[in-house]
Amino acid sequence: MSRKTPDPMVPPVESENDRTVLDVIRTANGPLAAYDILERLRPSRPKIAPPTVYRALEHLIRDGRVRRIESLNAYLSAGQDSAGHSVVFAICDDCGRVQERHADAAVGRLTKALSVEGFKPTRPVIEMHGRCGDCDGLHAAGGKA
Amino acid sequence: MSRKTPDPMVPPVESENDRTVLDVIRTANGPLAAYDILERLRPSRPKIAPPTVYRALEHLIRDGRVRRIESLNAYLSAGQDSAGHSVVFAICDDCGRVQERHADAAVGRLTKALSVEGFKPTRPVIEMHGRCGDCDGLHAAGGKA
DNA sequence: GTCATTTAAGTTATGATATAACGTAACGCT
DNA sequence: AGCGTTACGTTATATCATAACTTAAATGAC
Repeated sequence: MSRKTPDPMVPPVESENDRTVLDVIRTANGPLAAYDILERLRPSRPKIAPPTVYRALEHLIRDGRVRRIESLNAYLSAGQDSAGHSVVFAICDDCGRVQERHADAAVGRLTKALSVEGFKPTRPVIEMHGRCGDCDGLHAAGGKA
Repeated sequence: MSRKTPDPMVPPVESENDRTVLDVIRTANGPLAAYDILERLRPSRPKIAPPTVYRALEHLIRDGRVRRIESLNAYLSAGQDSAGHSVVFAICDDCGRVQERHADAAVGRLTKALSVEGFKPTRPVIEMHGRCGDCDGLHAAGGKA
């Protein structure tokens, strides 16, 4: 009853749901927890439930449009040139900002090193916590030296 | 009343609690979730509660005796020669076994690469999912090629 | 000794993250 | 139409983690 009639000439490659969730993630300034996404969708969709969000995240991650940050249990829009690359996240534990960088070389070496023992790598998780330049500049005197 | 009288010549560097939790983790064949640890302690300590386990884990991780695997939300006894090193976990998604390996070189390079942007790395999270040699040997025909 | 301070542990409750299970709707196929 | 597939809504619950308060032990000052 609430299902939208699709345009027969333009089969959707992703659902309304997925697009809405992706919009929320892209609009955010940083990583969002799944329930943050849920909250931001509630105004327009009061009855939305967790599985709806988690399913969208599953699709978006599978398609490389969103990344999950394991050590934050949070989700971030994939970078512009992120597709097909392994990445490392530089996570500022002070302000919460996250930078995504390519890490193909690092992952390549790890993959090679682990492969000699018969292990077959499939999914790297490469994250670095620390302090971003801004925060380190502001707080270095008090917090560190 | 239930407090143990300490031997004055042997001041405990870690609490009874911490030792018990560490024993459980060492006895396990693989990574344990916090509530797995809780369950294994219940027979001997029916009233134990989550914060007790989490506090022990905090101490044990701080002291380098236990490692947390972020992408599994689970805890593993630190390897023999693990102290002071960065490590990578090779996680078999088929059988659940985890191998710890040194990753100082990889972390060194990542640290250097991220540092040039002003970021100050403090805590690497390096994990690799995949399939261990045993599982890959057993299932390669059916599951992969 | 005893009082004050600090640190750790017990205890209760709840917060935060994630998924199982079941039902229904849409769609493509024959 | 009947079937298989996929997605989504809905309810409920599983799983992971910590806040807040209480109790108790250890230490140091006097």
